Amino acid sequence: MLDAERDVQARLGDRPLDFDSLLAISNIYRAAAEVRRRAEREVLADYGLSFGGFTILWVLWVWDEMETARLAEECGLAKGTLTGMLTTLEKQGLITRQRVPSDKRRMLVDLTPEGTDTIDEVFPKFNAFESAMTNGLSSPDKQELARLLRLVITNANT
Amino acid sequence: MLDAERDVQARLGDRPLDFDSLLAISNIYRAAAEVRRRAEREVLADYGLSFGGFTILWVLWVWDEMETARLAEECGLAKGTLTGMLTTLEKQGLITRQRVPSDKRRMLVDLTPEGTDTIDEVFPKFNAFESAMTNGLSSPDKQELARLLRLVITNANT
DNA sequence: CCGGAATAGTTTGGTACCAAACGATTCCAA
DNA sequence: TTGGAATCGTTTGGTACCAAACTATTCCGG
Repeated sequence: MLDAERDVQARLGDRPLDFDSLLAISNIYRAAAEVRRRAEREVLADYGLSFGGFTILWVLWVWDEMETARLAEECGLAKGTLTGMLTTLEKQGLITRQRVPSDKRRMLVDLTPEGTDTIDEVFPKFNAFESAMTNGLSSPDKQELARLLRLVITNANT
Repeated sequence: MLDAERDVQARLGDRPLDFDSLLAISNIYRAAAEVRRRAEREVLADYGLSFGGFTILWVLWVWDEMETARLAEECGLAKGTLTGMLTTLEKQGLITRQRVPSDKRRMLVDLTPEGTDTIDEVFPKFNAFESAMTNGLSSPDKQELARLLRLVITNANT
């Protein structure tokens, strides 16, 4: 990796280079993409779920029915994106949408029984997959990884 | 976060739950998405570049001309995806493609002078953005973050 | 009340991204 | 030397994803 650093620094002349930050950030992206691809192929494909679709089901499973706006926030998705994905999940019979009677702008999303069955079955497999992806990391390692990432997330949100 | 853990564990009954791995992996994904979105909005949009497009330019800048297959590997993209993105970058006048004369299956990709100028200008801004995203992390923190992520990447690739 | 501002979700237009199928080229073994 | 296997990039078909514009509803100040 130091080869690359030398090459990059050479291109930059005497402009500064923060290589530690570069490696930290680029590895976040790389890790996310690889993990996502593998999860979709090895765990989620059998259930016709995308990574995002799984996340939606999982959030609903943990927190019960939820309004679209909050669901988008919890899943880290733009609200327009969520609309499309909810339509997909609805077609699959995994979730329902219903207007809030007292405020017809709002929409309440909930799992159907089929949705609950699905996440019931998928989640343990997904969690085992997560364990496999963190093989070689001790429990404190994982906690430290999560902590450092939360700092990055905070920075990205301010 | 412990609320969620209790709720999830309740849903699982006495099935095992690896919450450390769950938090580590889910934060990778969340951090990647937030960082990507912000980079595209605040740094790359001015140059008409996507996150992936920037990565391609950067890899070519550091390693010079490269064949498509290796470029896809370096960028962590499927080769079909790369074809489309190279077409975009080619239209923007930032890269060129030429067949390898000795093996007409292969394609050599390189930066144009405009591409070089662009990445020359964008990279320092991007690196400053990376620094900002790792604000609050010490240098050893960043190195530790990169190390832990590399372990995850290795797991995802085996 | 009533009309403009705020808010919730959807639509629109566009790129990015993947896996799998496909052509073109090269390699190799009989 | 020749025909099948391997390899490279592209095409295809489909979802995910974003930002911005739009629609419907609610809220609020006069």
